[in-house]
Amino acid sequence: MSANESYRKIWQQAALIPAGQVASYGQIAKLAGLPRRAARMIGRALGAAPVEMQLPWYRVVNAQGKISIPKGRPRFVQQCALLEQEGIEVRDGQLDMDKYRWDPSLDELIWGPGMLHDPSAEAGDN
DNA sequence: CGTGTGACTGACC
DNA sequence: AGGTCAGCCACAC
Repeated sequence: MSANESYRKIWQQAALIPAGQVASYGQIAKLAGLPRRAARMIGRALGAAPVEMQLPWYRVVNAQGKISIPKGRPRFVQQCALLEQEGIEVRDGQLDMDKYRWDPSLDELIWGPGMLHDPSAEAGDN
């Protein structure tokens, strides 16, 4: 599998993360059908994503619920802001994974198989 | 073509 | 709660 192909799958999965929720790099790797070891590649893929794609890259944090971008970089501040904008409590670059972790299977349980759920519809009020 | 470097993870201490 | 370590792999030099 080419790296380019992997990127495409990664972007595809990352785009599915509902507003107000987050996923870990490993989680995206798994959803994209990639080995767990590919976790590191996720960050690279997200960074390489075209801006016009409007990918919710900021909804991806590491397995500990921490923002993996080093503090001090503009991206770090931006990620915090965007997450809080969706009602996620970010404290010192860290959030509660138990609370905000996206669970695709639970998602399906609630909305039903094949049911499309538009997160943006409820992202505004809080 | 060899080496170093991360937007990582799980395991251990 | 923190710190370390090995495994991984695309990419830049």
